[in-house]
Amino acid sequence: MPATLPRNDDLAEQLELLADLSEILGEESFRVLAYRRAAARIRETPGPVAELALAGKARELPGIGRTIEQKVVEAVQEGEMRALSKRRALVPPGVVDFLRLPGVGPKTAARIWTELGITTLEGLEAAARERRLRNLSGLGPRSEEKILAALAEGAGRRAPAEERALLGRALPAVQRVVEELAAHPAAIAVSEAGSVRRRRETVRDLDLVATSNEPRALIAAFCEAPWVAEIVARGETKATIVDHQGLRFDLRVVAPECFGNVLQHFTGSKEHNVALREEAQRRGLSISEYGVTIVDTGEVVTHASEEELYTYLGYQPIPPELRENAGELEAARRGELPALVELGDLRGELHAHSTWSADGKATIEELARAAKARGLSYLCVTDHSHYLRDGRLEAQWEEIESLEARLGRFRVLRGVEVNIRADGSLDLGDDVLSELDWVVASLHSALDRNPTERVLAAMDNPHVDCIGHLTGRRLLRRPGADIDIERVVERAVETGTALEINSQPDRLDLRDVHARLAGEAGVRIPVTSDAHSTSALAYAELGIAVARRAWLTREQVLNTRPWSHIARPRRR
DNA sequence: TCTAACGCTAGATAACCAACATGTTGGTT
Repeated sequence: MPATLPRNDDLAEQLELLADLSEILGEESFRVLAYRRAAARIRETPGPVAELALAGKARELPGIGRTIEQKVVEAVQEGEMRALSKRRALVPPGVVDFLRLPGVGPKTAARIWTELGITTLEGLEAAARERRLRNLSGLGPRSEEKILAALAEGAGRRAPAEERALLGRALPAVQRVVEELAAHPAAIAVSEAGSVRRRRETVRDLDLVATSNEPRALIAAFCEAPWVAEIVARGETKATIVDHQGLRFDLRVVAPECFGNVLQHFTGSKEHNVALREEAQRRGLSISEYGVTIVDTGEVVTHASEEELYTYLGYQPIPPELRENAGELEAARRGELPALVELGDLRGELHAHSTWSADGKATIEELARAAKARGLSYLCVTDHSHYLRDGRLEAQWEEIESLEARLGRFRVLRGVEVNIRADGSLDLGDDVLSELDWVVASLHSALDRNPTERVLAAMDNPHVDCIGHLTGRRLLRRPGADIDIERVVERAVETGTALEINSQPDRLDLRDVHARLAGEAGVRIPVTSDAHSTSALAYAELGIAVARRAWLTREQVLNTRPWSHIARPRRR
């Protein structure tokens, strides 16, 4: 058996390839569906599925049964699932790449291979150039052109990198557009929808749903707004535009009586909707974006709001952030949804950088006043440790002390963000750490060198209060350290160490599924901005979104408490 | 292939548009 277990994304890739090959071979579509669902489930599981499978526990995950669990075990023991090896031997390797070309699905890919004998992208390109593809019924000149254009852009060789935007960039843009459309006289109600409404960490298209008695006027206002750079599509009731930032907006205008149905449909997620509809099917109801059909009678019931729709179906209204088919439907059925934490619940900031850090843009006083203006009652200054050597830490404490008198009822706390070195040691000594109110320890470099062990070592230091941005990922740029989240959570509980949700738009680290795991285990979780300027304190909204996606309540988020309930006795 | 129901079997989300070509593909949640 190999020393290292395959990662969840390796397993998911094998299942996805198995699904593609099975589809090309014309196997049962539901088996293909099952492979794809299992792949998605494995990708979203925080702990190592390979380990679960070895223990016979992978089948406890929804969508994974005896057979797929066995395939995972094979992947562990033999490197590859047997079903996959078998099908790979049947289909030339290049044929799978055809699926990523526009206009080519499994049936067409199979026919290109079996009827034209083409098995590589190069061969396909030559055939398209020589106008031989059009000999295949179902393909014509347009298809040849599109395939050539896609090949010229390098499609097929790798899945095209989706153009995604950070939530931190998309959210303010969407909120602005919603506000603008809502103010239009033709608008009755306007709402964000889609993944941005669910507060996914990155988003692609930005969905909007509106009701109006004059759809045309609202569509016109949308398409002719000054911030629109390009109108991609414009119809009677829907339109797609791209703004000057390159963000793509979809607007749908519908009648008020079915606003709830449409909004629910377009908020998704797809997985949530599938599960919702499957369950409804069992009870004789058919759900679509147009309403709920009672199958026996054919009667269609519509809902003006999502609350009415969920209530009609027998659920508590489900907050958009939870709609990922991750247990929310079952909980809502039982009436056991958590009361999710809100931005207004935050009482203090536990991770912020001032001009004492080279990259900080605001003084401690500016940060403190901005935090106070946001309704907070304390701010912990956590500048980087390496800027605070040689007596500068003591100098900073003097500044904090002189400041407190001027700020009135607001506390500024002495903190630091220490670096966890490659060998797991911290870059400040215990003598200094023991003097501080709050110590954040973070990985900043050598993310591939034993990251889990280093984090565990940092947590074992009694002076460390919190681990900063656990994996060190930068969204859309680098994946972050491969941290064993379950071991870290376990140690965090044992040692009482907090794990922050860092709200920087490109971090959001802990990520949602990790934060949920930590929350369930009882870890103390602060939502922090990691601000380097006064305006960046507002990033807390993004961290709260992650916390909500992690099912966290106010009680589970540490800095919803006053400082007196957080502070640990210090040996001063 | 999974799940729920009950030992083998049924059902698997829904509905639209659009393109290219006359059904398949792709895109949307």
